[in-house]
Amino acid sequence: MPELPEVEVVRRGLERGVVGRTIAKVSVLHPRAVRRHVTGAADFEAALIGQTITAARRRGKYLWLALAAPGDLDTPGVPGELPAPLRPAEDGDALLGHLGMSGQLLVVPPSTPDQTHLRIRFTFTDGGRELRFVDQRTFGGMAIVAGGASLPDPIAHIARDPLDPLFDDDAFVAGLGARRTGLKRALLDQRLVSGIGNIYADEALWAAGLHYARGTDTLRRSEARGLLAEVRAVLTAALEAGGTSFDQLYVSTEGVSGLFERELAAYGREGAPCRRCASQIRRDAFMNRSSFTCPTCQPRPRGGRW
DNA sequence: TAAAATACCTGCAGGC
DNA sequence: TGCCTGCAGGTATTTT
Repeated sequence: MPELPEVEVVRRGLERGVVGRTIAKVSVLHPRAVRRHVTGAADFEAALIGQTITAARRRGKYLWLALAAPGDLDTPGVPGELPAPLRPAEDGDALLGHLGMSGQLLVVPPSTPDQTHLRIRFTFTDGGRELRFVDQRTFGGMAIVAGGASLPDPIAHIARDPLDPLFDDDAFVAGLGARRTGLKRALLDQRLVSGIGNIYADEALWAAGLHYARGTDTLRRSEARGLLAEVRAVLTAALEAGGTSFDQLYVSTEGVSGLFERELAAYGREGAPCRRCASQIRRDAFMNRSSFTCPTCQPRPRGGRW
């Protein structure tokens, strides 16, 4: 399940693999993959031809490739060479993508056999490696939107993530305290803090010794700051490990799995001993998904509302 | 207005 | 072997 560390690994792969290249052809093989592109698959395919990718950016779990149309680069490149510097003359369009639960963005040689769930294929004018969007469960998708150099309009509501240098710790603590909900619901709300999904929410709450149903309005400021520190720690460690490939649905642009699954302390460890106190990790159904906690380290709040 | 519930979607595991 | 059910869960939409 791609969360912040996995998406950042993919972004870095795109930076290496497709930035500076010009799109020659796009093939949409499953219309659902471009359902958020309001003018349809045919327009999606046509609009990208000739566009040069100038940057690979990320906000939370969203990725986008900044685009420059022919003539938009302030220093047009020599044919056959990369345009340099890659600086569009104005804020151009963006190819916005979300991996959903099972999406993969692969940069592979054209001779690579089609993946079973290949949804979109991008080929480039240099004839080199293709970009492929592969997605088993089709929760992910791509669209062409405005705002490539800044922040695409459709994701203006997504908050910064805790690894963003401009993330505002004080605003997060204040925002958490102002809510009337449970801790995990708040951590999963991308308008408050982005990049956290089910796995890293459970890991951070375990590390902080807090139960997912604890009311956000009962948290002391020091506890909120401690939780934020644990969120940062787990995201950083996961990023260094190349992400978590819990069910093999997440891989990098080179098709490599992450290694953080080995380091998980709570998520997916039902019945296993807690790494702190040896109590058995328990699994609860919560928000139509699973939550994993240590019953000793993370006691359920009395009279918990969430 | 905020919070909670629901829909979307496919592959897989397990039970019968 | 084949069918059915439950589960995985991020986001947008709908309901409360």
